[in-house]
Amino acid sequence: MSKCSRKKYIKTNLRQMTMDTIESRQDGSVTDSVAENESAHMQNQTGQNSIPTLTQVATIAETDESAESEGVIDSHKRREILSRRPSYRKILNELSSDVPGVPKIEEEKSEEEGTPPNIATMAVPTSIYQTSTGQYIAIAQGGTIQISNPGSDGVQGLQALTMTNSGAPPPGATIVQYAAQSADGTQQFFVPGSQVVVQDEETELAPSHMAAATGDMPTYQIRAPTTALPQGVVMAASPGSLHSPQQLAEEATRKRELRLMKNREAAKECRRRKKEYVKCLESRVAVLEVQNKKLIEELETLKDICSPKTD
DNA sequence: GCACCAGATCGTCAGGCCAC
DNA sequence: GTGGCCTGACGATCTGGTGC
Repeated sequence: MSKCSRKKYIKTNLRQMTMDTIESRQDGSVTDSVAENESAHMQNQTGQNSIPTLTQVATIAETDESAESEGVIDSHKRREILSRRPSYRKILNELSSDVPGVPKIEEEKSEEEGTPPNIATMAVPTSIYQTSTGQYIAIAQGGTIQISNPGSDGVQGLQALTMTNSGAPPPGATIVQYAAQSADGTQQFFVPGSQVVVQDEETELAPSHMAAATGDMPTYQIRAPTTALPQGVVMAASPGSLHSPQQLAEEATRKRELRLMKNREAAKECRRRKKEYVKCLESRVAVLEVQNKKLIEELETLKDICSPKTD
């Protein structure tokens, strides 16, 4: 292990120990009566989750120290112990369900959640384009596309469809899913980059350009406005149409990109939750310390009152 | 200004957990 | 059993502080 990585390894463990120490303080290291109630409660909460005890953490720390001297790390054992920690969201939410004042970590909400499907998203469109048929297209935040018919008074003329660029398509390709079925043939609308999206006939689909499998949907091509040649293909192909090794490789790459992207987001979210969790524990420690101090003072006062003065 | 360091942040991998 | 999610670990990179 390099100097830098070893340093970070130790640092990481120190942080882990700090966190676990805070938990352990809440678990049972405080000794006054109220704190004992607290600790009993916390043991109920955390004990069943098999969070490593202070002893375990100390053992880990000792292991780390010896490993530092010998260059041998029992990482598997350490990982085994630490990996039993449940998610921060779960821990904090379990805490908050029984302890008032402990904030909950919110479940992930989609951006569209809780907003009226048409009106709210229309209020702050990111981009507005006009189609060749005179319809207006608003690309709202979150990728929702809304189509407004000319002459319609706003909301009533809107159709919603979803733009799925998030699926890590091959470079250069843009995927558009148009959920609404158009009554007649070709529809066009403009997209950024001075291109035109043209509704394609099913038989014209070039399989080598397939980038996504999204079921039975109308397919579209992006074309430069001045030419009839496809510049890049926007499509929604039916599943199971990937055959050649190249397509399989592309599909595998796409899946990998998607997985990495999801994991990237998950890691971000996890770190955010961890911060929130640590913050919550720190504030809780502060509250308990104040509480403890007050109780000690109260105890001293009562002692003074009850004990006979020996003058 | 430059080099160095420490801390923070990020992306990725690996492995556990859990719902299905 | 499997796929998806969560999270620790690791390496890379960024950033701010400090000494020269």
